[in-house]
Amino acid sequence: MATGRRPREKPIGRADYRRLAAFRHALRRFLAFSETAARKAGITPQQHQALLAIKGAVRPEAMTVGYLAGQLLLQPNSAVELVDRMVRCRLLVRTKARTDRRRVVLSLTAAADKALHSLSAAHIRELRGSVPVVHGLIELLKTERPPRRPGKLVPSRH
Amino acid sequence: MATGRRPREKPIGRADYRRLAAFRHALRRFLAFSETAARKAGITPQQHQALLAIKGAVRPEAMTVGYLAGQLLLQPNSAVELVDRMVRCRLLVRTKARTDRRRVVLSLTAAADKALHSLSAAHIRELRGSVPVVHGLIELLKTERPPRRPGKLVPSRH
DNA sequence: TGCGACTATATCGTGTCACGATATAATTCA
DNA sequence: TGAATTATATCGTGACACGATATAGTCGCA
Repeated sequence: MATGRRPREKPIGRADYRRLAAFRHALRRFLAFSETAARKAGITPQQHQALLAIKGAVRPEAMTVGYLAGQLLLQPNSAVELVDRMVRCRLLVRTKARTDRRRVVLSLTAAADKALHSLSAAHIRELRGSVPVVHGLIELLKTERPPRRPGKLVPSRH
Repeated sequence: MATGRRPREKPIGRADYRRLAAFRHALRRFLAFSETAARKAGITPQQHQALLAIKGAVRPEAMTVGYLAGQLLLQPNSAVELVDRMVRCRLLVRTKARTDRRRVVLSLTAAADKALHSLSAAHIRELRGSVPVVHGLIELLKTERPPRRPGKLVPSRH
């Protein structure tokens, strides 16, 4: 009978490294596609992420700077700066919340809405083309048992 | 009979935006996990990517700066700078190739190998925990037919 | 009602990193 | 051999997220 507990030592072979590397490469490809698409639409990738996070929120009409920071895994001050740039580019409108006037509610301009719509269509097409990659990832995951759960979040650079 | 050709107009509803946003959020979570793990191991995320790209290459012993740039979707000069930093941190060793002395062959130091091993184990665990997310992505992809293939690569910031 | 603790957003200076333009070294081939 | 090509390296620039900190608004409670 196997002792079972604490896999402690998990041998990682060439094939494992290869699969991990291939997965990361696929991720980079997708992110590069997304970045190129966003820039073609005249916005930065971060701005695209922000637009999507707002439009795709459960209550987009209640999106604040702080909540956006949480969605994008940014520090609040970084989200402020991102919103600054987006307001400057006429992508977002800031509105003071009525009930709590510390809060600023964000909403997309018509131009931003249009850009996001076209970007989203392109991304859905791209993702459909990535189905084989996703299956490859599942292959990677299938190589052993599935025992664990995720860890923490929000990295800090310094 | 439906005219079929050219879906041209593809309506994107709230649910689509929500799913796309959720997918991107999951991606950010994974990348944030990866970044935190790398920094805990004392290296930057880019350095981790580079180590994995080298170790996971089909012929790791033949990895050059230019090939690494291709794998990481970086410009060659950016790859040089990344390698500079990694050599400075004792993660990589540069070796002039014998046959073509323009080329520089890269190899991991023992310390880098150890760090990558532990990081890879952590990433495999994390990915196993992400199986539900992957299934969510597949749900997103299933909402319509799968007709297309990917586009171009390597974005330029300017 | 007034004050202190708390929260949301904003400001500022800093560091990292990828980039474009360009330079140098090594190879190939006419 | 010398011109064209390829691989790597150097340098100055710009974008962006960060930490530290400041300001505005809200809430609890005496």
